[in-house]
Amino acid sequence: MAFWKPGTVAPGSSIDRDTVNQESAGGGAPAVTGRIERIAVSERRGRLPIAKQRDALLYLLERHPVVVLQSPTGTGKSTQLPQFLLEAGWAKDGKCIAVTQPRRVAAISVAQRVAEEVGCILGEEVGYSVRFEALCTPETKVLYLTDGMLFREILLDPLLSRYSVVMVDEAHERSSYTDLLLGVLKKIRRVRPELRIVISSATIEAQEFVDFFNRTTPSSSHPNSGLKPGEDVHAPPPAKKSRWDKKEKEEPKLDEAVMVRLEGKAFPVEIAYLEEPTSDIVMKVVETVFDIHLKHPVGDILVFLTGRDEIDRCLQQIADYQHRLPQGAPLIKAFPLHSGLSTESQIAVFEPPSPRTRKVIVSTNIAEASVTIDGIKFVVDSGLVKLRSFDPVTGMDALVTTPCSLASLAQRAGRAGRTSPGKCFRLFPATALKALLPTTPPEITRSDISLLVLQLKSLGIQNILRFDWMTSPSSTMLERALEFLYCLGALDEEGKLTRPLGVRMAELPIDPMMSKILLDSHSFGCSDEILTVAAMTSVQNVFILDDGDSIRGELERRKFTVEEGDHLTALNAYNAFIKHGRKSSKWCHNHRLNFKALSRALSIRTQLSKYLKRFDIPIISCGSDHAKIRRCLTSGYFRNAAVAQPDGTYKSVREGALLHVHPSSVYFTRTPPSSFVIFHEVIETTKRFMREVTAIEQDWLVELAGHYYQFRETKR
DNA sequence: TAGGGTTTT
Repeated sequence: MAFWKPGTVAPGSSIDRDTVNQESAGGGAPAVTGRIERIAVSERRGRLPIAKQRDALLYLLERHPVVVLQSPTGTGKSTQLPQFLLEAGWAKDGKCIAVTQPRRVAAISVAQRVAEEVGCILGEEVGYSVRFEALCTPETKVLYLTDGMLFREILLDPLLSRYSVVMVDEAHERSSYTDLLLGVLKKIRRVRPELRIVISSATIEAQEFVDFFNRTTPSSSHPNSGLKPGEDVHAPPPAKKSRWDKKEKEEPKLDEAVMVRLEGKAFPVEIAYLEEPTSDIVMKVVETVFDIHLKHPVGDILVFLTGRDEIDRCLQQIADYQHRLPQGAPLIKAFPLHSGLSTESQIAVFEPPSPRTRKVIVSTNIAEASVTIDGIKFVVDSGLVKLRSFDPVTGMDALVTTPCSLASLAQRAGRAGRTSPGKCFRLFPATALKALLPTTPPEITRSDISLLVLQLKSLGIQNILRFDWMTSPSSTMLERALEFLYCLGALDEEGKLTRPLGVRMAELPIDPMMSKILLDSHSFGCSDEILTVAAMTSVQNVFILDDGDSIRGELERRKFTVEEGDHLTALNAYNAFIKHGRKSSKWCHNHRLNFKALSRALSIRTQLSKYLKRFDIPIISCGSDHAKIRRCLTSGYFRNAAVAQPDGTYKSVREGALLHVHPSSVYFTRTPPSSFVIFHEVIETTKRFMREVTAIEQDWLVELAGHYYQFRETKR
């Protein structure tokens, strides 16, 4: 989520949840700072909590291969520790210190900040590397990168031999790539004992990382092992014993990984709870917001709700309620914040309010970690979040409103204490806490892991079931991924990568179904078009839905509509963008298209076309013969096939599951030209919705995917 | 018939 262009800092936001001062973090490539600024930098660095522990940290890293930093926000760990390491000589002899971040924006802006403190030009001694954007040289000594980017580098250099230290920052977020990285780093350690690993994690989760590096045998899920016995009021479900647990006893080498606690700089946040649960969360939010507004004179309010619909209703009710305020009372200016907004609407959140006006930001989970807004004094927390989960049996995703974990609640409350003492109003009774999980289940246990499995295979890790996962995906999840990759032709009967298909699929940064389609697309005579379709299906929110004018948006979208379905409609929109709007965000705005998303699709398409060239796959256009594209899509999306029912609903071909067309599909308002369709994915919210739907012929399914349905039959 | 939490290669 980029709210600002790289090279600038968003107004009122901060980079690292650490100390950032606006003047010095501001735009452009930093020049070499003068002597006076250098002194100021060194004083500011010296005041950070981590400065006191500099020598202790360096000593521990000499002695221990793995150091876990348990650190609340505001310690300066992301900016300072890499500098300590640099000063202590860990980047001598051409070696480099890598620091991973789960998000692009963080990798870029922290690198900027550190380059400035070090007094170098960004991209030289200190640099960054994220997809489509890198500013570094082979001589770079401190490199900030996304965790996905470092994982990709392992595919090229399996021992990460150019790095002396790898610091995994924000590890508690447990992104899938962070988890993969941890497993592989532990493996690399055995071959490269001199490699140093630093894991930085928020408070609750830190012990889990120590345990992970100190255990000698892989073990299955320990989702909640971060609690000390005395704190364990929320008993976790018993960890499942995996088959290898029974064979071998754990023998922890206790000095492998050590933990260091760092003091934060956060201000205290007082927490308040409701006495009774509420049945109308939006109304309770509005009441609480106005209660704060009338009782407390200053300070902005951050509200956490679950989704766009709730946020819009909340804003509407705040506007209604505002009319009832006593005359002369200060006003409220409320802003929505979620990922579907246009860039302009997102930036509005950072602007200071007019005098005598209080800012209220009504946000999804995006404000929990991805976006930091300064000046928040009050947090109003619904205690709920929408979490995605993947069902390996049906192959479908669900997006379900769930109570937050305790870690999540703590993180949200902390948003009120960044600049002064704050207060957090949790809109549920305190008694509900004991039913909550300590931490959110890692992403890797809730997602389709086919691509990750493919990439691990490509690293030469043959036995995926015995990989040392920090938290193992369920065996159903693993088995399904293996079975599906076999059906796609990426794995052979022994589970080895096929050549060249499987090897190439592991390299491509797109969904395995789509990568199979792309790699075969020349034989269908439409690789040019499939490149675009693949790029378009890997970006979200191409059609803008915000600003309340949904009818206009709908009318604009219909201008691109193609009868054959959503994939070809996306192709159409992309081609129009290239023709008219590539350099004009105005053209996009007029047609309710997301300029940023389409520009990203362009970058992805360019990247994918480079892969095709390297694989010697010719880029051929099918012209106006769109049936070729639909046939080609069928060859990879065969698992996702459905057939229309007389009542307008669909049944999946594979299991006969009831499916609905998502309202964003062109087939929501018109009937497809044939009764069979393929779709990109199913998301279950209020119903099971098919997204990105394209009409196909039944014969194609038999011709191009007969093997899959036969395979499924014989297994039963 | 009426809807999408967030992130990444």
